[in-house]
Amino acid sequence: MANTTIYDVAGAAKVSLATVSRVMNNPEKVNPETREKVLRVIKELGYRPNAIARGLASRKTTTIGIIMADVSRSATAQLLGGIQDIAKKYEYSIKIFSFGADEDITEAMRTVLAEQVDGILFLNDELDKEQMKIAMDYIKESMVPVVLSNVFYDDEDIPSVAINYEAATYEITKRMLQYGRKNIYLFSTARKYSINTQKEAGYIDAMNEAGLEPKIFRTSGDVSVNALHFEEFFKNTKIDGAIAVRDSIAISFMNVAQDYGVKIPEEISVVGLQNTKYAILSRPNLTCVDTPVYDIGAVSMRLLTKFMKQEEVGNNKVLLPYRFIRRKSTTSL
Amino acid sequence: MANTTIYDVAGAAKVSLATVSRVMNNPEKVNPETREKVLRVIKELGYRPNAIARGLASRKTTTIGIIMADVSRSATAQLLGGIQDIAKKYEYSIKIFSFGADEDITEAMRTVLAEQVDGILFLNDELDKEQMKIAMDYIKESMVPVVLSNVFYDDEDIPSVAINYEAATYEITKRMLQYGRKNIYLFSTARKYSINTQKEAGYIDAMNEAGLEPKIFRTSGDVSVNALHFEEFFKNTKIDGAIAVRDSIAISFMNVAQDYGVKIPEEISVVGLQNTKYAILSRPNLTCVDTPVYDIGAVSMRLLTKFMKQEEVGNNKVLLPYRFIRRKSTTSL
DNA sequence: CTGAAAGCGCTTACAG
DNA sequence: CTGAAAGCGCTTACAG
Repeated sequence: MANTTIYDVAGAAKVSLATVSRVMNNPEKVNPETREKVLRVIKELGYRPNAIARGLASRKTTTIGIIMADVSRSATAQLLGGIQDIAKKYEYSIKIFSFGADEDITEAMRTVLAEQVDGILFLNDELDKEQMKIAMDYIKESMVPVVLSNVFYDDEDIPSVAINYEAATYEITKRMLQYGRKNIYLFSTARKYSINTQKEAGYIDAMNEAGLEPKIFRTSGDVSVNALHFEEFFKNTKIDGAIAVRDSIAISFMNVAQDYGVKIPEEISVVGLQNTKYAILSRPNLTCVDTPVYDIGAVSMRLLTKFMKQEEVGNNKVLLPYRFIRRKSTTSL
Repeated sequence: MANTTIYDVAGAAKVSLATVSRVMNNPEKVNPETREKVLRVIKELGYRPNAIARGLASRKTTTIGIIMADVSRSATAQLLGGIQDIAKKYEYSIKIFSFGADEDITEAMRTVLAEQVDGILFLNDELDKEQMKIAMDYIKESMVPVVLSNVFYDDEDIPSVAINYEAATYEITKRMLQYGRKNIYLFSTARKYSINTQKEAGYIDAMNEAGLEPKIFRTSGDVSVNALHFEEFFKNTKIDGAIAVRDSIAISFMNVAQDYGVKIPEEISVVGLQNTKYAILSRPNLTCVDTPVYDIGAVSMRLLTKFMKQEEVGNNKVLLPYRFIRRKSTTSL
C-alpha cells in the first residue's frame, strides 16, 4: 500500500510514533532490539515516510532546485547528468525550474523559494547583469545556499564552478597565432551568454597582445541559419583561422568553406570550443578545446551539498581544468 | 522576507488565516472588498504560500515526477523541453528521477511515490518487460496517474504518447525497396530500447514482405566505437541501403563508407530515424524520418494534466504524426 | 461571507 | 531509551 503511515508502523511494532521516527533519523538513539523490530515492520509494510510531511516538520526537504533557461539545450542536459549522479549519491531530490530573460526574475525566484528547496543550483546563463543581481540578491536574502554552475557573475560571496573559458580561448588563439595564422575570426552567438562573453574576452586579449584586430562574427544558434550566414561571410572575407564557441557552428563553417573549395585545415584552421560527440563526426574531425560540462554539474552539486550541510568549504570559486584535443581541422596545435 | 507566513498576511489584513487561504484557493467565495484588501497585503509582503505545507494539507503537491534512465541523453532532454513548457503553463512543478535497469525497480518506484507527486511521466525506455511490469503494477496500485512518454508497453490501461516508429520504419524501408535497393541494412543499438525494438519490427516486416532477408547490424551508442565497427563491417558486406535508428550512427556510417570510396547516395542510400540538428551538418545531408520528440513531451504532459484533473480522456494511446525529409543521402524518397 | 478548529504525517525538544 | 505533546504552515469541512 502506498498509504502506510508512521502510525501504522508504530501500531504494528507496538511502539510510539516517536520511536519509529527515531529509528529512521537517529537510529543510534534507540535500543538495538526495538530498532530491529521496527525495521522489520517497516520492511514488511513497505513503509516510506511521506517526504512532504517530513519536509514540513523538519524544515528540510532534501530537495534542490535547479534554475535554468532551457532543459533541452545540450549543455544544460550535460550539466544535469552530472548533477543528477551526485544528487542521487547524497540522496537529494531534484526539482527543475526554467525561465527566460523576458520573465519577471523576482517572481521566478519567489516560485523557486516557495517550494522550500534546501539549495539552489543556478544554471541560467542568459541573464544580463542587472537580472543576475536581482536573482542573486533575492537568493542571498533568503539564506538558501546557491552555487552557480557554468555561469559567470562577479560577486565573491557567491560560489561557482565553471571552466576558465577565457584562459582556454586565450590559449588556443595564441597557439594558432604561433603556428602562423593571422586572420583569425571568433564565431560567437548573436545572443548573449555569460560563457560566450568569457570566450570572447580571451580571444580579444590574445589578438590584441599580438597587435592584431580581433574580429568576432556573430551567428545564430540555429544550424540552418548559420550556413546562410557563412555563405555571405565568404564572399568578402580573408580568413585563415576560425574558433567557434560551439562545435556546431565550427562544423557548419567547415562545410560551407569546403563547398567554396577551401582546404581545411591547410587554408583555414578550425577549432571548436566544446568537444561534443559530433566533433568526431565532422569531416575533417574537429580540433577542440574540451570543456567537461558533466564534471561542472557534478562538482557544483557536490559543493552545494557541503553548503547545505554547513561543512567547511575552502574555495568557493572552482575552475575545472580543460584540455586541447588535436584532430584534423588544424595544421598544428 | 522569505519567511512570511499566512499568519502574517492574516494579521496585516485583519482577517483570519482561513480567509487568506480562501482568497488564494477559492477567491469567488470571498467578499470582493476583503479579497482586494488581502490581495494587497499579499503583494506588499511578497507572500507566497509554502508549497510543502500546502501539499501536506491538501494532499496535492502540484508536482509531477519524471522517471527516466538518463537526463543527458538527447532524446530525454528534448522530451523534457516539451514537458517543461506545458507543465509551466499548467503550473506544475517537476521533479526528476533517474535509475538504471540494474536497480531495484520497486525501491525506485517507492522513492518516487514517497515524494507525493500528483502524477508520473514515465520516460525510461531501457527496462525489459518484467521490469516494466513491476514498475507499472506498482504505480497502478498507488492510483497515481501515469503517462508513458516515448516508451512502449503493452497494457491498455496505461496511457501513452509516442510515435508509431514501427510504421515509420516500415514505410521508409518499403520506399527504399521501391526505388530499387535490395541489400538494405538496419543499424540498431546493441542495447535494447523499447523504441528501437519498434523500429526493428517495422524494418523486418517490410523486408519479409518483399521476400528479402532482414539484416540488422548492432553497434554501440558510442560514436567512436561505431566507426571501428563499420570498418569491420565493410570488409565483407554487400549493401546498397542503410537505415539507422540514430542519426549519429548514420553519419558515422556515411563517413566510413566515403573513406572506402563508396559514393553516397549513388551506391548506398542512407536514412536516419531521428532528424536531429546534426542531420544537416553531415556530408551529404542526411535524409531522415522526422520524429517530433519535443511534441511527445508536450502532449504527454498535457494528457497527464487531464488525468490529474480527472477530466474525460477520449483515447489514452496517442500516436503523433511523423514525416519524411528528403536530403542528399538518398537517391529518392 | 467569515472564523474557529481539526487535521495533513511527520520531527523534535521535553520529561521521565 | 521511550512516549506524550507541540508544532511545521497550510486546507477544509463545519458553524454561524
